[in-house]
Amino acid sequence: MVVDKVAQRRELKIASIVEAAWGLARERGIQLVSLHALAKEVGMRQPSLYAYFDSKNALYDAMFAHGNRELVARLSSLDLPDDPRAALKAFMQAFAAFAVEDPARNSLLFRRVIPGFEPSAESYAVAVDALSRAGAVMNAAGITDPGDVDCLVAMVAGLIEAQLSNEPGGTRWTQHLDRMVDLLADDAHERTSR
Amino acid sequence: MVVDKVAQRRELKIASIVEAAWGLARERGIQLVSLHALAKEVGMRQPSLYAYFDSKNALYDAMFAHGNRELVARLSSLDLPDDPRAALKAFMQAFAAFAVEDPARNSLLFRRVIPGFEPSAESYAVAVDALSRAGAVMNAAGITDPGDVDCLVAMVAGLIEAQLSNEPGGTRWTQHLDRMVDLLADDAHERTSR
DNA sequence: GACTCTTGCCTATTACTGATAGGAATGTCA
DNA sequence: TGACATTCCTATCAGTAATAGGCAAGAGTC
Repeated sequence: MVVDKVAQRRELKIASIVEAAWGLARERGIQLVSLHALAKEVGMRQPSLYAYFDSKNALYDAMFAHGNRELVARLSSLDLPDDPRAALKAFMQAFAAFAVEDPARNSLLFRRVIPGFEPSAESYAVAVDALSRAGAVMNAAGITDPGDVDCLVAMVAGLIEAQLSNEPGGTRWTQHLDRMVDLLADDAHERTSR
Repeated sequence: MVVDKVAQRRELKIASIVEAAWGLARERGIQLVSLHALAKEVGMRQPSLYAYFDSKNALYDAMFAHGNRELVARLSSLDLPDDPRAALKAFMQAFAAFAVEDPARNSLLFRRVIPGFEPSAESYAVAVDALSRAGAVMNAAGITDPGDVDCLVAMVAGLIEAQLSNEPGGTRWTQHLDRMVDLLADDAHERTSR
């Protein structure tokens, strides 16, 4: 493993480029990240970036994976309450807060705004990891029917979308989240106990 | 009004260009509509389009208004049942069907995928017209609290998003829509009657 | 220490994007 | 017929992602 010294330096370089790319994305929007601006940011010329990424979509893929690793880390570090319903609420609040706090990241991870971009299998696996955690918390709270899961996911996604497109300081979306969890969990409980 | 003959011909030309632009958008996605391809489609060179639209965003604005007029027409032509709850369900079903049947149109009208594009005041007014109809139907069904309205809108938007990003033939999203209307309307009724 | 040889970055160039400048032709109206 | 506005053109520019090919610095081997 002596050869890895050069490989490791390369990995660090790639990480710093992805970091700079996220900085640009936060400044000007994820769609407006240009390789020229990114190269300037990291002290290179635009074509030199192709030594690290085969295409612009490959850069987006690295950013996608990076963002999803952040999400997994955030969800893993949660200290959820014992009550399953309360845990689900806290989990969804954390998820929504993660999405709302960085619109550029939200666009790349959860909306499909880059025309040709499809995450690679490896990057997609990281995203699936995050989503499976959400599934576990929902199941624990009694939301097991696939239709119910879909509904709750749609509800949360819709609220996040609304929060991001509305003027700041709008409706109390954190309360809405809790209400939606209650509505669906109550309904699911009622249906299964009958 | 004799001078209008030329103006009317111009309006027809603009309409045909917008029509062709929507055709391209359906083929390759709303973000990938290029003025060069559009000009070729209508038998012009790319710079000639600037005789009709000041910028590409002006073209998007005309497309936005056109799409919203389609939406208003669709919603106006609905023959809703008398029962307010059933009417709300039918209305939401029609709205969702409109959104799902044309992903490109959905992207321009309801998602924000064109970086610099903000609809003009006139075009926005058409969109507000459509949304106000939705508000009226919701109010009639007993969903009057602004928070409830926001929640229902978020639910429907989330389901549309899920339907569009999922593999075709997935979950029964039309049933989900009815269930969400019931859930929220029942809850609203329960709260106001107590 | 001199030899390859890979890696990292460069300049130059291509095709395509939206946008502007300016000219030629067409048709309208006084 | 003459003035004018409309319509479309060619030519051009700056910015985008992407490719080709070259140059130099560092690593490993003899």
